Amino acid sequence: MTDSVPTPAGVPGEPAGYLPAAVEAKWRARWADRRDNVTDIAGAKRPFYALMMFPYPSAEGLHVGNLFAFTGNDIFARFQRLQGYDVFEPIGFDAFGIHSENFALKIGTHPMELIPSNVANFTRQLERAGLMVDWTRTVDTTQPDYYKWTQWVFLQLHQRGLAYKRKAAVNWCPSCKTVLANEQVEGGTCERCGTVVEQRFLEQWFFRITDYAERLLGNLDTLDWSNTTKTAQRGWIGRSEGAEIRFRVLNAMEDAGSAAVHVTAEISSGIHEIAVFTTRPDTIFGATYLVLSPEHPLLDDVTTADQQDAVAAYREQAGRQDIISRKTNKEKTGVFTGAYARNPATGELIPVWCADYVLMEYGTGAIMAVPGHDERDFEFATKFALPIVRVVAGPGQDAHTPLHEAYTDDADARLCNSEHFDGYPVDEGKRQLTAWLESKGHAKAVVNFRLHDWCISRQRYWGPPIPIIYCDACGTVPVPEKDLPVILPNIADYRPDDSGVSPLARHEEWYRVACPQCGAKARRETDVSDTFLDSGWYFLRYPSVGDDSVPFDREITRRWLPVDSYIGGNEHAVLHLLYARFLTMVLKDAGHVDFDEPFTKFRAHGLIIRDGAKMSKSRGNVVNPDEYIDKWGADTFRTYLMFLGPFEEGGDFRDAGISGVKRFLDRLWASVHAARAEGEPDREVMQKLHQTIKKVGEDVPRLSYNTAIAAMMEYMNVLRRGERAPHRAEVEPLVSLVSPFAPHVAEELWEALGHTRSVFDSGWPSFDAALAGGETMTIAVQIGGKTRGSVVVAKEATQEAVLAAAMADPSVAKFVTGTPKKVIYVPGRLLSLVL
RNA sequence: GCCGGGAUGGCGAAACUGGCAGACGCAUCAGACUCAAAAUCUGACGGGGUGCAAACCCCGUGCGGGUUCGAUUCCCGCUCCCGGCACCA
Repeated sequence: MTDSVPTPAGVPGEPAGYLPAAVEAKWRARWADRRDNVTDIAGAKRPFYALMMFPYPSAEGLHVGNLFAFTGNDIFARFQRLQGYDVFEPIGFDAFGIHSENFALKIGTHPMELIPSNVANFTRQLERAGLMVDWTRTVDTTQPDYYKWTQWVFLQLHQRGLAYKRKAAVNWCPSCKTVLANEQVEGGTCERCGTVVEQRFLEQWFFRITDYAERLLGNLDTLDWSNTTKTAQRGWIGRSEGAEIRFRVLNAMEDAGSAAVHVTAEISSGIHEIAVFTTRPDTIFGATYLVLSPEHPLLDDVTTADQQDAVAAYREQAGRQDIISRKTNKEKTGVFTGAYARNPATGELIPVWCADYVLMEYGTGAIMAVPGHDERDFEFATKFALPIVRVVAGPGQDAHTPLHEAYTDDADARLCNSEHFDGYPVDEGKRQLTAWLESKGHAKAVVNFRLHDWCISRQRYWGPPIPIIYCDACGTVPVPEKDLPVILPNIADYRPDDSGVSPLARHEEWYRVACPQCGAKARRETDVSDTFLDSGWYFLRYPSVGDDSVPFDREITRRWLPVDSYIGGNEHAVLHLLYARFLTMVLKDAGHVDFDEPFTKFRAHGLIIRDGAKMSKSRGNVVNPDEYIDKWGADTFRTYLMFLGPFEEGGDFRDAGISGVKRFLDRLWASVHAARAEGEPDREVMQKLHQTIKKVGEDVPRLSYNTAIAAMMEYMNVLRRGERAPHRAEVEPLVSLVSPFAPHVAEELWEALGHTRSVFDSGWPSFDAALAGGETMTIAVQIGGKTRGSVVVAKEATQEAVLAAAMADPSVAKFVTGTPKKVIYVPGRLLSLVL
């Protein structure tokens, strides 16, 4: 890899030359000595909280993707400081989790040894990148002084009834003997060993995020976030309006008149009702069968004796499959339960089936199948020869138009085969039918969310123990706040085993504990919590780091939060950002903070790719930032990363482009050293300077860093045209403009210009709007829509004057054959003549 | 399948609300400086054509239509690439 890093041109060693390594070392030391980047948290007058998503400190070291994101945040943070804000730019480490644990297992180093050395390496790499980070307030989620408060957050939820335990399915790899997260299962097999993954049911802790679904959705409208992120969250929350309809499962009395149906003694012994959720109550007349999920609690109760074996076998087979492949497998399977239910609209008896295409986690775990108007139901009905009835007709169709596939287009469609509801448009039909069924006591209008409660249990070692104690007498007892933190013990055998419980469960000396309520022998919860809980509140901790008496200080939090600007990857668009919002809402309801939303503004950065592909070790296209910083300097590397493409879209990392950025900084260096103080600055150059100040000042807050850099380069070309010696007044403001991008060299040049204060405490240059605007304007001239020339006119020229000037231009006039039919004038831009 | 994002020179990319397409940078070519090279500076640089030349003309923003005096930008219909979700009733 080392050989592939291009080397800067030029001869280092010339006395006046720019030597990044020396400059950068000098300024890093100076910043540390002067405590330039330590924010006055208590005394700040204009606080500005510039947050970036904290990294997971991998053993491989800092990734360019991390650096790209951090640099983007740092530039905006430094820019805000130049605008006079007291900027707080903290960083920390999200070091718990299965990722670290698996890596530790692989190389045979205990995570408690591994993580501190990774953190040290990351810190070294981050420091040399020249970030304006306040190193006095970092956070490490694996340290007891941090996770003490993560456990406190858990207790807050527990107190409010928002944490509960229930059995739930997890992916289990029988070879790795571990629970896998959904993203670790690829096509039904374990991503690491390829073994087929199974489903296991384990007791797990959940947070009731679904209680907050409506609020999480509604608040989105008020947030200044990247639209892609808001859209992703809306989709994830997945609100849908519909109806819950109850179907009565046939009993003996009702069945008496229905000779075609064979009814067993078992089913006639009780009356069951199956509730289904549907967004299409208008299609109830087309509901020709019901489907229960294999996990549905009423499945056994409704199944007839002669179908018990078949249903049991089917359920077992469905359960054996892992969660992912069950969802991915498109081929429909199912089994008849033997039972029938009455369609409350038609009064007809319809069969009740069991199939795994119905998921227990959504709605009621049961559906009414309308094969005429749902693709999945159509496929199933076709396969099992169930009746298909048309109840919606589109334009040009009627009740008898045959259905060759499910008809799902609602627009301009009307109900049919639905008795007196025939003719209603779909929307109206939904309302009417829901009201009708409601009046008969069969249904109610409901809102459903696809968002599920948040499972926070991990049957692993490397995480904060969940602060719960089980006592035979008192039941589930939360660890009292005064006993926090529940320390994660340093154990040698942290490898997961076949039991499906956390390795901590093998350590009696740890889990045996006295009940905090009655003092009797009790045992600790051995699950640890999800890393998303660690990262769900870290932004609250940063400003209060150092105060170990509270998770976050009230006054400080009031002053610094919510976060003014948050930058991070869109891979966390849903989970992390949603969980952080949820926890903030809970903490607000608990009276700990006084805002609902933690991040006022969020921008997702793009992805850095290389040679058109995502960087990965297997492709061998990973960029090691250290090598580039060694060769080119941090300033060049930072600026180059920002120059390769739009920050919010990312870009293609190519070695070739970096020399252009270095050349720009070399020219800046040379310009400062060549600057003269005597004489007057050039008017044209000054005009370009003011235009550049304006442009950079507009581009940076929009995170349009690539165009800001291009504008500065453009100014450089004007400034040094023909090797002219620049005037000091032409150069000095440029140093300020460059400083957020290339902070070390800017400081060095600022000092060379005779300043003793940091460039970052010297303010942002202002521009003269009149000068930037200029006295003349160039108007493009079009004849019949084609550009035929341009004229330069005075700023205040009227349409007539512009037209006259255009006609006076021979290159324009030769196309004008008569009097133009129409003249379009866009002031300041263009004149268009239609002949 | 669904939801996002995208496609512009040899390459990375600009173009703010529909108004001179290709700013800026890389690569390439030519020139200056040099014994020479590097560095630096200057110029050319989407394709095709007319002209000795200064100049000028035509085509061109993934593909096919449309709206408009004017479309990279708006509308309709596609193709391909990237990211996310994935039987959510």
